[in-house]
Amino acid sequence: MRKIPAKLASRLYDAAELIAERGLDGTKIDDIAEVTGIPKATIYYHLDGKNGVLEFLLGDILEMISSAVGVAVSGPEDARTRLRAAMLAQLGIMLEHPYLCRALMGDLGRVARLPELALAINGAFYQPIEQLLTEGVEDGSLRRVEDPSTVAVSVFGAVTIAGLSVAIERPHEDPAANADRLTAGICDLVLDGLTTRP
Amino acid sequence: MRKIPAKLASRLYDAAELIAERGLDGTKIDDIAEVTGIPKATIYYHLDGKNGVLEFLLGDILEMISSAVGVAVSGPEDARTRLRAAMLAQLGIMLEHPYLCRALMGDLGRVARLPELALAINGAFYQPIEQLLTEGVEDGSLRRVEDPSTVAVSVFGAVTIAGLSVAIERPHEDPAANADRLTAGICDLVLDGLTTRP
Amino acid sequence: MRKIPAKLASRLYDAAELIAERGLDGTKIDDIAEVTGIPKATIYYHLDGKNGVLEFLLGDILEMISSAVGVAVSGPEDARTRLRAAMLAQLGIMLEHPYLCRALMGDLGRVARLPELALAINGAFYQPIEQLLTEGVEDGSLRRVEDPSTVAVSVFGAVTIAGLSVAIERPHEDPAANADRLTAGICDLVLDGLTTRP
Amino acid sequence: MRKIPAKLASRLYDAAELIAERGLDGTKIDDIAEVTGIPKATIYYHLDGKNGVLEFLLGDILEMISSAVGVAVSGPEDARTRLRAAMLAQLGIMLEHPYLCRALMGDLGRVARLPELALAINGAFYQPIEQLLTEGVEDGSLRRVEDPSTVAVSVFGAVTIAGLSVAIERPHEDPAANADRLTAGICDLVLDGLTTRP
DNA sequence: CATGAATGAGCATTCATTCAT
DNA sequence: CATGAATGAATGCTCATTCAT
Repeated sequence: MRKIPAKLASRLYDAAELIAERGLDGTKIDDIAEVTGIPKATIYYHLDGKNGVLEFLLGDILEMISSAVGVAVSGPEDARTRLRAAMLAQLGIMLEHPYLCRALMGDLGRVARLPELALAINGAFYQPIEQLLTEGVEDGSLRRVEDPSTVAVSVFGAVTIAGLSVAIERPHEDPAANADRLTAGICDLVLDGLTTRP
Repeated sequence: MRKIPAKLASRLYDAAELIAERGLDGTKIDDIAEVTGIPKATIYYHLDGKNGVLEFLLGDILEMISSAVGVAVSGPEDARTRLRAAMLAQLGIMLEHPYLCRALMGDLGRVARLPELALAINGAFYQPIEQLLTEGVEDGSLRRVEDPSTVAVSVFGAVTIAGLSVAIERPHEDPAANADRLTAGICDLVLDGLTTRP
Repeated sequence: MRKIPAKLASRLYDAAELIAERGLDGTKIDDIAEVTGIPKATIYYHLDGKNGVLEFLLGDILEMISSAVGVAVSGPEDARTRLRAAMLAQLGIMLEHPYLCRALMGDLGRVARLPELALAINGAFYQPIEQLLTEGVEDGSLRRVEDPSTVAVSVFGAVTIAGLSVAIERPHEDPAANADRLTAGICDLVLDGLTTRP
Repeated sequence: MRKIPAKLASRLYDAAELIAERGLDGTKIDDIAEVTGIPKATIYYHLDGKNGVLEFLLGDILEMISSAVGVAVSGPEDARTRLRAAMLAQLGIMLEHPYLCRALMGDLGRVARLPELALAINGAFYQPIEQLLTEGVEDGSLRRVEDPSTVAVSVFGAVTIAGLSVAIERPHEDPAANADRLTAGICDLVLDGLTTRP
């Protein structure tokens, strides 16, 4: 599997919508060849079969998220501020690539079965949050919780599902604005909780 | 598609682990026939093909969740208390049926393509939460938020992904205990938020 | 295979149209059960499977033709007159039962593979003609031909295909009138030939 | 459905006997693959399934007949002579390809359901005869009949069934000789009629 | 007698993948 | 490098038939 020519790569993105809509198993290589205009055999020449296409597409978006979140996480601000920035980064990328995002989530099962991807997801989504929770306690910007790992998973779930839900329902709406809105809503929940206060 | 005989229905559950592990597309009808002991043709006699099996299984668990959550939601307590009860109920069922639960999530994309199931999921998971948020504001047990629907989705995501994560990683551990632990952790987050308080 | 109850037999005729339209292989027992209103298993109880249905239906019409033609053939008139009567008889029955007739011809291949039916067809259609040709030469009403068996087959073909063609194209038109018309046309050909005469 | 490579086309003919013997429904694609030596998937690559095989084979023979008859019909002789030539041409091709011919007739019902084939049959067999009848009246070589279309169908039936009958009973006998013999017999009937003459 | 329920055996079709050019 | 042509391997589904009631 050599390095993919840029032109081919860009065309490949056209397949994301297909995969998002039908799942990878529901998408034939012929379909991918048709929507991308790349001959079937050429896809095989450059990529490692159908899974290769998925891996390429998802690897790509995971890297994007991972690096955007990475930047947000490693800023100079307090952890609480960086947590918000990380959420915004993740949601921003998700909503910029709604179909990739749906493809990723829609085939969650398969993704879980590809160890490399599973690790990448973990690294891109989950770990930064967990890390920030810890750092927040240290720098005093976030309170200490009883069961940090459950809380981290929950935050991860809150962000991811909220993003996915918008990616499914309004794939074409202004990604940045939606990311802002979602981030605000989620922070409202995650930072302040729902309990009424005096 | 007639009413499924109880014996057959119970056998069908044995297919859930298979589907959870391999995805529906990765599971051959023959495999299902083999693990359940039901002849292939008999499956076809009672259910509408492979999708039918998934629909049956998921319809079943969704109903369980839906009704358990329904009970929790319609209790006499204040909304905040009932929100906790609802989460506990959902997590309880999820962890009692970890494989069904994984099958549900692993084929999320396909599930989204089955309109009936999509509605059922909505009704079972999401709506009760949304409703409680509203009621909580009314009875004063939960605070008013800026963007209730985003918050509702986030809460839903927090609960679901947390549950799923345990269902995947420790499918055989004491479901009730885990549900309790998760509920506590999530409530810690969702009710009180992460911000440090004076 | 016991004697078929009259009610069932009559219902069975409703299947002829189906078989005519789709061929026997294209017709499922379930289809037959549906159009006739007879439960599948009941059909099996009375008849010997799918072939049994065909055999019953075709056996029936062949007997009708055979006996009608038989009567015509054994009249007191000269062979030429009886030849015309035989054709009229065959065409009359064919057009009265256009769907059976099409079923018979449409599955000609299968019919040829069922020895009993092949014999019956021979007896019902072909032999009487051959016999009349011989008798006509004897009683002087028909001329002697070089190759009687080819002529007999041709006459048989002329009558059968002409009848079939009307059965296909106008299954619902007045059978008796059409039989008359066809007989006239065919006799015009078969008795007088196409050559111009002084 | 692309243009079929010559080699493959020629191999495909080996399937005709099979189909003639068992009918199309009684012939498995695997059987066809086996006798022709063409891998199943390759058949599907070039043809449209089982029906495609039949359509290809019959389309082929129909074209042969159609063109042979076409040549005969458009000769310079009088219509009566050309009618005989046309019959000879049709019978010649039929007897040269007895299995294709039987396949055609044995699945008459199915053929009637393939509109393209039905048209081709009409064009190859029936129309030329009808046309010659008209021309014969014009050039004085054939007499005028009361009901020309019935006569045309009958002539068509006489030729076709006579040819079919020989194709079934003696598939391997000298085709040309048989065609001659049949043509003579049929002309004896069709041109001169059976009536005794002074 | 009649039939709803169940199933064994069969098969057309699909599709990812390869490879000669 | 790129690809049209070819195919091996796999599998979902159908349907005639049986049988317990």
